[in-house]
This record gives sequence, C-alpha cells and structure tokens, in this order.
Amino acid sequence: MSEHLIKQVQLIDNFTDQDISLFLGLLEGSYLLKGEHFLKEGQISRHFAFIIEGLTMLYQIQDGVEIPCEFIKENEWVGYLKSFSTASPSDMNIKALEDTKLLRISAENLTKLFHIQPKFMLVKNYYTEYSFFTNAQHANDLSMLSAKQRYYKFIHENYDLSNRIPQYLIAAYLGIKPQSLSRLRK
Amino acid sequence: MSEHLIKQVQLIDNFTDQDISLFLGLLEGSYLLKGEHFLKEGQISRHFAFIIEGLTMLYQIQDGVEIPCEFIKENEWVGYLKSFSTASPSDMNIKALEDTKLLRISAENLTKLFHIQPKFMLVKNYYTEYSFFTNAQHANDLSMLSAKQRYYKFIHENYDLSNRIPQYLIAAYLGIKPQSLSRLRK
DNA sequence: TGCATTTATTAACAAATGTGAACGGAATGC
DNA sequence: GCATTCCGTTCACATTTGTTAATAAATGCA
Repeated sequence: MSEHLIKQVQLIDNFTDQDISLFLGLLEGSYLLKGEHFLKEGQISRHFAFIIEGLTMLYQIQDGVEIPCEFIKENEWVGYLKSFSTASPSDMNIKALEDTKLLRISAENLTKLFHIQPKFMLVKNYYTEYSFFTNAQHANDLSMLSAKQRYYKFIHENYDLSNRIPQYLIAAYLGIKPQSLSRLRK
Repeated sequence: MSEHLIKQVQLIDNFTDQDISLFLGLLEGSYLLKGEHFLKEGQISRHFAFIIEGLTMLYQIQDGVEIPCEFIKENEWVGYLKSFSTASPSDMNIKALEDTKLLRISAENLTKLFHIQPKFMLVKNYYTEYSFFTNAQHANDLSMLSAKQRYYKFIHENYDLSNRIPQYLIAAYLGIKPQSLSRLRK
C-alpha cells in the first residue's frame, strides 16, 4: 500500500529500513468521501497526506466560485504549505473530488521525525521545491499562453485527469469561464 | 554592510557568533553594473546573492520581450532556485536594473555551510518557502485581478520600486502591454 | 424509473485588452 | 551638442474573453 511512497522517499536519499519504519509508524490511514474537506478556509492546516488512491483539489473561492489551484492525485502529497508551515489560518480549501484513501502525518509527528532523523528534512525540502516549481509553471502558463493553448496543454499533460474532473473546474483552473471552454472545444 | 543580512538570519534561528563568522566567511563581495547579468538563460546557476544595494529582476524572454517575474532589491536574496537547486540550465535571466552591490555564496560553499552547521538549512528552507509564497501571491493576483487592480496593488505595495522601474517593465510584470498601462494611468 | 439538480452547450452582445502605427520627449552615446 | 535610440502616450480597429440567458444533456437520488 505504501510501496510508492517508500520508493519516492528512497529516491531523495538513502534511508535504512529502520528510518523507513520510523517514518511509516508516524503516518495514519485516513479517508475522504467525495466532496469531503481535508482543509477549509480559516482552519490551520495540521496535516500533510500522501494519497494512496483518489483525487483532491486545492482551491480558493472567489465570488462564490471555486477556483482550483492544483489537482492532487494518487501517489502525490496533498496539503497547503503556507498554512502548514506558518501555522496560520488557511486562505485555501482542499477537498476530495473522488473517494480518497490517504496516509497522513501531523505537524507534531513531522517535527518528531526531523528530530530523530534529520535527513527527512531533505524530503520535505524536496517536496517544497517540487511544489514551488510546479506552481510556478502553472502560473507561467496562465499568463503566457492563450486560453486555447492552456487547454490543449492541460489535456495533453493530464489526459487521465481530464476525464476525472468536471469541465467547469478545469475551466476555472485554466482561468476561463465554462462557456469559453465550451466555445474552445468546438 | 551585512548587518541587515545577519539580522535576517538571526530571526530564523539562534546562531552563535562563530556560526555567523563561518557564514560570512563563505560569502564574497560582487558587483553588477546596470544592465549586467547575474544569470543568463541556458546557464546553470551556481550562486545565490544577498543584495546590499541596488535592484535586479528575474525575467524570461517571450517573443523577444522581457517579462519580469520578480523584482529583487536591497536586503533581499536574488537567485533562481530552479536552476540552482537542480543544477539544470536556466530558463530565466537575472540582470541588474541599477548598479548593484552583492554578497554572493556559491553552491559548493552552501553545501559546506550545511555540512558544518546544519541549522543553516532552516535558513534556506525559510527562503524557499518565502519565495514560494510570494510567487504564488503574484500569480494569484495576475489571474484574479483586473489589469487596473493589479496596477494599483503594485503601486501601493511597491511605491519605491514604481519609481525605479521603467513602465514597460512594470506593464510586462503585470501581464499587460505598455499601451494598455498608459491607458489605465489616465 | 422518473424527477430534481447539476453540468455542458450555444448564441447575441458587451467589455477589456491587444495590435499596429504615429508622434513627441527623454535619455544615451559619440 | 547633436544625432540616435528608447520610452511613453494616443488613436483606430481587431480579437479574445466575459456576460446573460435559454436550453440540452448528464447525473444523482427517491
């Protein structure tokens, strides 16, 4: 169940079996039904989670409309770093778009982990940078590409996701209205 | 000359005078004349630098036009993390908009620093996250606000910069054409 | 199965921003 | 100091995307 996770961690640095057991021992299984929230605006994020199975989105609400910033699926880490790292109230939401199975770790357990085996800081740092670069790429696409180019790019790079996510969310993710996306698809 | 830098570092964690001397010893003074590059597209970034005095921009080139992603001024760190961390060729450029005085550290010296005093990893991680959050905010503004709102926000939050940066660069930073910015200013 | 709700599509019109071109003034370099 | 280049502004017109509204299709639920 956690082979993917272990594989990913091992790619960043060499960890002993003992390190890995320690890490796994600090994780707890968790579930989200479709539509359930992992984090709501105003809350302080106290967990990060590795998705075993399912799909979630990090999004904000503008004028009553949900604007996805990121879709996070199986074998990826979900969380909102800004709230988690600074222990400040979140200005984002995270909810499940499908029934989702998680392994989550609390902020306290993460601190404990770093204390016992500081090498895990490299893993967190890797994640932070990866997340940064990914976000920056999407932001860049939003400002440099036309709506049509953004849509094609999204479809080509996320063919699997494009069939799991409703179009009005894809539209919002791409920074356009659902009507405009419909127009583009013709 | 480096009091600001020391103050910033001390805010993140407590460092002994010895730690600080070690750190300062790994920095080297450097200068950029207005228009000179700190990093060019295609190069691998091997340095990060703290700006003592001056102004720089991180930018990309699209269809021959310079598009600033970030303006970095005195008492801030300048560099391009994606190229620096992954030692990959840069897809961005960094150049000075004013004559600029720097204290720079090489990737090798940074590694050395982390090895001798791992607590400095917290400083790097702090910078990475700060940079992430700042970038995300700008990206969000670009997609959620109108051109007029973006301009007003920029002017109000960066009044000093707005007089040090030519308008065509501010326009590009805000994702609009210089002509459109002119129109807005009326 | 059938009703209610949500999501997707279409069209006419409006608004914001881009495009290309022209001009004047400022800064720059010789 | 003069010529040149660069920068900011203005205008008319084109293009893209938003807005509003109506309807169709799909989905969820009783």
